[in-house]
Amino acid sequence: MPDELDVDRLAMVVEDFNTIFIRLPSVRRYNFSTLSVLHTLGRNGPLRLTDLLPTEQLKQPALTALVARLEEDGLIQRRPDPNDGRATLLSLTRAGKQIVRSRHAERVKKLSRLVDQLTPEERAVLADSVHVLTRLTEIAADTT
Amino acid sequence: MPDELDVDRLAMVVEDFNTIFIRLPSVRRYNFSTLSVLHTLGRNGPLRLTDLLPTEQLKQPALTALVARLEEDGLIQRRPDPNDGRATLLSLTRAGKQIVRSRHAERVKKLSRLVDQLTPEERAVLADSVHVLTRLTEIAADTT
DNA sequence: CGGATGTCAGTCGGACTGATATAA
DNA sequence: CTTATATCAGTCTGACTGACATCC
Repeated sequence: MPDELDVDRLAMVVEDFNTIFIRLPSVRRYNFSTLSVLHTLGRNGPLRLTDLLPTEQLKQPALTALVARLEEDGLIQRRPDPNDGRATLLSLTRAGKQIVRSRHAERVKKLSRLVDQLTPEERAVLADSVHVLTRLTEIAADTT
Repeated sequence: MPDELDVDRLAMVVEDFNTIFIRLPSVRRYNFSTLSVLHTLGRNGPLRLTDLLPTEQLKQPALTALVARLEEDGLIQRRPDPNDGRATLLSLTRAGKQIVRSRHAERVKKLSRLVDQLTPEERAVLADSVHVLTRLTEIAADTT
């Protein structure tokens, strides 16, 4: 039984791993809320404000203000929802997508340097875990 | 070659996984900076303010103020460094440790519910990855 | 009209820059 | 004297609560 999963240790190592994974030099330009909104819009296509609300840890007025700033900076677009006159659809502009991409690229670069120092066996384990982590994220999305 | 590691996809799935992993109900009581300081002190024992500075994304005055608040709330202790009269050593109080522990426990609980829905094979992959992620975090700590 | 979507106004915590006190 | 550690003062970004306009 070498393969009994210890969730406690898993949570702990992910917590520690994240202190490396999350912190990037470019964090200084945009704050946490801003980056989270850009990430969510990048992943989940056009969204109305209300749909964006539950993932971002903000209240509606704060999100309105944040979105206004992002629009002003040319990072997101706001279009009226053709099917619902109350709603506004939010999506990334080219510049907004560029920011999400470049942050992702920074992470890949940083991670590559670390992965290079692993043994082939360790890399293989990591390769397998990509699939499992994907499943885990999907399960979480369905559960919520 | 089913085990070729795609770092790009790894980074992507970790980014998505984190949107679930990071967000907890209790985040509302304490903000991101506060929780990060508590986590770091919990992991890396007593630290002086300057040693805490590089991991937290704050400037010195902001960290001083944050630490003052945390001391007032009884979550951390400040003792003069016996070896250096300029420095102050920061550590968690019992109450501070309790907060770190309970947040960790929330994550474990949340993660357990997800892991329960995996197949035994998938759980085994995750169990193996614990070791690799630990290695990766150690490598990163050494590199920095 | 009742419920949902989004915004406006006022307040306040918390971060930044720049300057400063104290000890090594 | 110079360098490192920590704090003080003043300013400003960005979050919250509560009230409100608009459209289904």
